[in-house]
Amino acid sequence: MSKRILVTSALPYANGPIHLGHLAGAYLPADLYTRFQRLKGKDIIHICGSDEHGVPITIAAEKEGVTPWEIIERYHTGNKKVFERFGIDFDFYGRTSSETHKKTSQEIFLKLHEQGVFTKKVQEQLYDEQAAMFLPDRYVKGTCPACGHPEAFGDQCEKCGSSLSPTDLIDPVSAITGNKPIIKETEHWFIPLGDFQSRLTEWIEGKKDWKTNVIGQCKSWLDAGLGDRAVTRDLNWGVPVPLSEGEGKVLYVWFDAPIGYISATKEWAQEKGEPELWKKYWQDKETSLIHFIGKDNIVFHCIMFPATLMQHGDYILPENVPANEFLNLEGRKLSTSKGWAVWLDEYLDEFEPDLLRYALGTILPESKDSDFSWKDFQARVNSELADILGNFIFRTISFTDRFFDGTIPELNNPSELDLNTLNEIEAQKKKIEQSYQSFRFREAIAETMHLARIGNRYFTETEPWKTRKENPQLCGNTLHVCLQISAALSSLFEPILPNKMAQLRKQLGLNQPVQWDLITSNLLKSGGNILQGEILFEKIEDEVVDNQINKLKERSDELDTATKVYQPLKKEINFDDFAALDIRAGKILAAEKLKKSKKLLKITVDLGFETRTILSGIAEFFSPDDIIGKSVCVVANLAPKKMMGIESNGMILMGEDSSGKLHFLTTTAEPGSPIN
RNA sequence: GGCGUGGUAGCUCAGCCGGUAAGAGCGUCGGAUUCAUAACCCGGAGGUCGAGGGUUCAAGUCCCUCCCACGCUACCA
Repeated sequence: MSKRILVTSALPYANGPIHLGHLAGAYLPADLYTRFQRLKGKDIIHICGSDEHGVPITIAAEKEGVTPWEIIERYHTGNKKVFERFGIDFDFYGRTSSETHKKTSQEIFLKLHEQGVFTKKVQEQLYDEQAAMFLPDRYVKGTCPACGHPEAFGDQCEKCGSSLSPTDLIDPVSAITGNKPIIKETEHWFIPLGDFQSRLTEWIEGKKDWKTNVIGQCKSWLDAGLGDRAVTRDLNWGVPVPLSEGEGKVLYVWFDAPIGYISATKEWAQEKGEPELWKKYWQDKETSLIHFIGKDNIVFHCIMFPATLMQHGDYILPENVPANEFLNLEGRKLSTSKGWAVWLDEYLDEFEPDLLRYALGTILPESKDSDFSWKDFQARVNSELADILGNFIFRTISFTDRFFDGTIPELNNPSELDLNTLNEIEAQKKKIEQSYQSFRFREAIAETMHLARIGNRYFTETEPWKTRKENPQLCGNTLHVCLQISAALSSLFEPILPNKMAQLRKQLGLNQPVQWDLITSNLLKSGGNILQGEILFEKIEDEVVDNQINKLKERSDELDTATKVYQPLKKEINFDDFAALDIRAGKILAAEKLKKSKKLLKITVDLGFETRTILSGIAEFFSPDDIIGKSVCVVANLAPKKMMGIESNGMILMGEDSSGKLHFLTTTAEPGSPIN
């Protein structure tokens, strides 16, 4: 193990608040790991911050009619605060809008530029003359060529999900001025990731202890072959390209965001009064760099950022990237736009942080997607925190208080069971430790809870309520052992339940959590005093979680009806425009699934006067057998288009319902009949 | 369609390189108990380890095919 550890967790994007999915993906595991290693006495820092550049933030700002600054200011301060409330213990929470970040990113860009790694390429891009700016894909609106939705964005149509490029749009307009954009050439810097292919492959193949899902994803990218990746954009929101010919351009957000980890570390060092200290964490081979992220970030942290660091030369590479999968909510995918999410600030307004730290910790999506449900949350709190842990502590402390005047009894002439049970403390400690060190946090939590189970079993087996009268010394031994277990738990549970364990230590007369290596079966001195027990974990009533579930459903329903907008009518056309369409009745003679496509069916249609081949994106809804023989309506004078190597001659008309399902327009007219 | 990851008791999941591992927690049923937040403790039931083939003396554990979920990727005239 290295001398010191640098932990980073994914920089949350500053255009929205934090929800449970974020926590489960990166921040909670990162915090558990950091708190554990800190107890171990490791030199470790946990760095994070807000990612404040990129197009979505400028879009959010426009939507609200405010400046991007207002957006990032709101979410940066909000998110920073909510992390604090939840007990995510960052050493520094920075932001990519800082001056330090600007300098750091520019330095790194320049260094690579001087090394001559970047290639420059000219591209054609849409340009808004009135606004005098190039339009990012998201800033171009127009009619979706696939479904006809008039408000499609240049990168994607939100109606049908098509991914588009801005030049695909019919009648594109600038989202800023509403003008029709022109096509203009622009020049950008690219990092030729292909040149890093072998180095990256070799590096990743050496990572035997990485999670299979992470390795798999990386290999998938590497096997596919890496291409050039733009590191600059035409935009006015971001880190300016520090070159004279780069005027009006900024660094691509995915180039500068990971550098945010470095800049935040620099700011941390400055704040500590040791401005050079950051180098120890970023440039010393004795440091282990660990990135905590969600699976959507793997390519950036395992391919792009390492390539940048490799090329730069002064930096260490990540030792591990324990990316998590996704968290579902009540059996459905999280969706902020559909209102299907639990926001952290709302949670904290009603519940204590430790309950969620535990409940979420036991279901972290470490190896596959997992599901958070309020019923499960309730069960974890009630039957594990309250019944197992809380009850063990409470029965121990209250028994001591009632029958031993709150004095810790001595251990006299211990039985084999007493000694074996005491030994379990260090045995469990070792297991827990190994789990943490291999990033198996669920296991770590379960093993920690297991010690409380051991305590309960021992308590019941030794029956102190009987020995109290028959043999007080045996009774004292039992309580001594149980109190020692409680004391050990107050440190072993520290990474997971920091607030509750501080409360417990107070009851036991302990101040600080004990350093991990000093956790023994002898943390309490016989003769010492404990305070009267107070209940650590209250149970959660059915009604309380039912309310949460209802709240979730109501919000989702509301948003559902609120967003159920009928497509606005397209602009009026005259009769000639309509007459230009030649729609004909046709009969489907044959249909087959296109081998390499998920959506396309290759359909042969009889139009009476001729037989045509038409490709149609309906394979997800209809199987070929279902549609043969159907009499459909066909746009017959549509220009041919080649897709997947096959030419399509026309379009089969479909109705699309609100769920996105497709329905045929059928006709009883014979093939070839005009439809007017 | 290609690539990646996963599909193990009602639920959430462990099971590394094939050989006493078919397991844990929750839930359920039964028993015991009263120090304790109707908690704790003990025991039972429950799985042809996604489906079908194959390799092997021996397969959740290796190979092939297929099905399902999630992610990345191409594709909706």
